[in-house]
Amino acid sequence: MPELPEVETTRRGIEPHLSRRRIAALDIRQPQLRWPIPRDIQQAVGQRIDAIQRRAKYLLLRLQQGTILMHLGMTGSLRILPADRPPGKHDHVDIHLDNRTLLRFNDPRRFGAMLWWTDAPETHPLLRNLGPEPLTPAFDGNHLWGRSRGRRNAVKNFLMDGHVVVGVGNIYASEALFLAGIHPNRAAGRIARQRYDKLAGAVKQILSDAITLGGTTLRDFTSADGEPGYFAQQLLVYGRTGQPCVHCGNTVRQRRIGQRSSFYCGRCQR
DNA sequence: CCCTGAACCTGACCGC
DNA sequence: TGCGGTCAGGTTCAGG
Repeated sequence: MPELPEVETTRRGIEPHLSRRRIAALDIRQPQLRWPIPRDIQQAVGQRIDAIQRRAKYLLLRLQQGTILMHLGMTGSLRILPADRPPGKHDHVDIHLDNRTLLRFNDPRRFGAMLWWTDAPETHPLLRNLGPEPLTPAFDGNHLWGRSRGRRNAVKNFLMDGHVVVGVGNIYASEALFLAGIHPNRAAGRIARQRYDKLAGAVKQILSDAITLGGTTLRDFTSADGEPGYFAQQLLVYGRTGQPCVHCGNTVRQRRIGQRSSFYCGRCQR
């Protein structure tokens, strides 16, 4: 479900409900996620939530002492609900707040994660070696160009590598490459500096536009209050196999690159 | 260091 | 109706 815009939409949705509240209880019905939820996460109970942050596709609940680190995987979602709402299928965790509400974590495929970390969040092994945030000045064409020298990997895989830049998933990678006119299968190391300027700009534009529209709802994504995202209507190539390219009318193609479906126009993208 | 493919898990859908 | 195969928004890990 979630790429960066969906995670950011979720963060913005839950923030006003969590900020400055205390955690009253943690109800863990299914601890077997991507990694088991650690027992010592119970240290969170009784603590006040000072901030809700995002790093890459991770959500960070910053408590007085310690951080709950969450990832939504492919199918995870978070909802704010009344405390007495009975849990349904795949509702694995409830974080009860001190005002008779709860934050509910649902994840059918259980690729998501909920972890506990007491040191500075940026020192966590999962966060330590991540690339820059795409919507900051640290990410630009020069960064992509420099990191790509000598790499024979397809540029789409390169762009989705979290050590290069975070937050660009399968949908937005296809979309950004289309906007930049770059073929997804082109070797990353064989793309000129100028074209990387364009690609970095396309990534920034596509992600910020998607955030503005509340993310992309393909099947089941909803924000924390249950609203779908409206960016799906803006998708130019993703999921449009066989339909005409919006620029040139050529047929949109689909092929597997690095285990993932990729969508592109063979005429506009070189 | 770079790259590839397997693995984790459930559910929807399609053809027979 | 059932069964097998394919696909799905992510990311780590092992191995070459």
